[in-house]
Amino acid sequence: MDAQGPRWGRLTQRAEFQRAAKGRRIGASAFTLQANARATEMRAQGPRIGLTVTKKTGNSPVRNRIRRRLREAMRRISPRAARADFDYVLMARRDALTLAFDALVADIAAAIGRAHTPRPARDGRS
RNA sequence: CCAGUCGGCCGGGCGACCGCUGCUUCUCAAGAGCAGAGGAAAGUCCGGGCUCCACACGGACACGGCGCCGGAUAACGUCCGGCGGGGGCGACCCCAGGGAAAGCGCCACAGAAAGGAAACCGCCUCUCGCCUUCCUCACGGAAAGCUUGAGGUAAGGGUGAAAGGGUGCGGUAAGAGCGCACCGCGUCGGCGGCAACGUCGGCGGCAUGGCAAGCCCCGCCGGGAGCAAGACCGAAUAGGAACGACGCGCGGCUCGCAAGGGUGCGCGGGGCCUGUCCAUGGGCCUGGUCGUUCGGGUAGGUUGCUUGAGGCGUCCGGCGACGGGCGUCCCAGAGGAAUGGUCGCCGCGCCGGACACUUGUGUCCGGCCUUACAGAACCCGGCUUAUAGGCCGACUGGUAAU
RNA sequence: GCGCCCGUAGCUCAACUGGAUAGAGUAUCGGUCUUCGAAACCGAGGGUUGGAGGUUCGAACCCUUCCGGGCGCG
Repeated sequence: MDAQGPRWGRLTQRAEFQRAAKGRRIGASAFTLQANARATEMRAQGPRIGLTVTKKTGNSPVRNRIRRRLREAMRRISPRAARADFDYVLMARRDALTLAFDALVADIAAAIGRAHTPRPARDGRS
């Protein structure tokens, strides 16, 4: 595949997750996507992604499996589809364990596309 | 074949493509090769290794844990083999199982009495009095009942979880270990056993109720913290130390006739640490301002980090836990945390349908799950808990056939 | 990685440190009162004491283990 292409950066710090949570929020059956632009000095370092799987979702094997499915799905989506100055956070729901993998990839790609509209879709082009 | 007991094991397999982490090869890059979750990785309930800190040796106290005996082990609260008690027809299973004649405490309600015995209803003897019947002419006497007082008794009734050995016979006014037999208990001795204990005999003659997962006593064990331990490298900012200058709570030394100066040399005092004490102690720190220099630590990085009380095979010793010899292998090392994603075939299971046939099983088709419990975080030994389904071995009780 | 605490009616709390029917308030239901409701009064139901096992004659209480929740330190 496009192994030479740009790669997703990763969010690791708690503050980065909290900043992303202040941005747009798109829900889907398997997850909730949060996206927000970074601070100016960190601009244009490529898009970054963070995963959140809470303990409410399930026990450790369940959480691991969800995290791995989401990470593999993100690998299928080119970072070129995202904005280089944005951070994205995927908060998993329990459906992320059972949803068909192709549908999961499509949902995430669609959610990333919707996250770039500046305001919640009041103008008709959802 | 049915029912059951015990022990051990597996807990999906093969393949394709695309990925992740580590190691090796390689001058680098790229590429290639190899490896990559568990029996519980879990809970964190115990025991260790390892690391740092503390401690002169030690003793006592306090606190915590453990508790039949012997063994295994680095150690254990684990395991093995016994003993004792309890359960089961049996294979077998369960037991925190030291001490209650060191002391304190508790034993509600009920009951007379709940712990150095006592005596409610009773039973028995004697006795004051009353009354009835009988004998007698009468005095008086006999028997039965009620009753006063004194005494004996614990068999029976009744309460309770538990009533100061149990059962039986004798004995007695009635009774009682009062006597005897057996059982139980205690004690002494013999024998067997390393021991727990067992067994036999003698003696005692009931003394020693239960609770120590109540306090406690006895014996044994335990210094504290934990890989975010610890080691190395090491920004910014703040703080620290050394040196120099200015300088001082007291004392000392020294210069000076004196005023005063020099010297941080000593001490008091204060603070902190070692659980407390014996205990005196021991260790460390201790004034301010300015200047110069230095090193420690924080963020971050590297390391600790996987070769270990290691796995497998085999032989020997041991009833066994286990130990020893030899051979062979290297078998996850992440770091907000890799071990994955999508498929194909097979296997297992579940659900539905059809057919065959004796309940039930077999065959075929379709669908679901591609499986239960569950994810390494320094490493081992255990314990406990969770676990769909399946396999193997030994044994017990039935049933049938031979 | 350590350490500590708590679980009792739907909810908030008791139960004298082992003693018998686990008790209050509130909520729920029924009745009285009222034209109706509220308040008040009367009555009723509601508990595997988080689960399991053990010690004891007897356990909410003691012990072991599991489950759930909360807190503190690094």
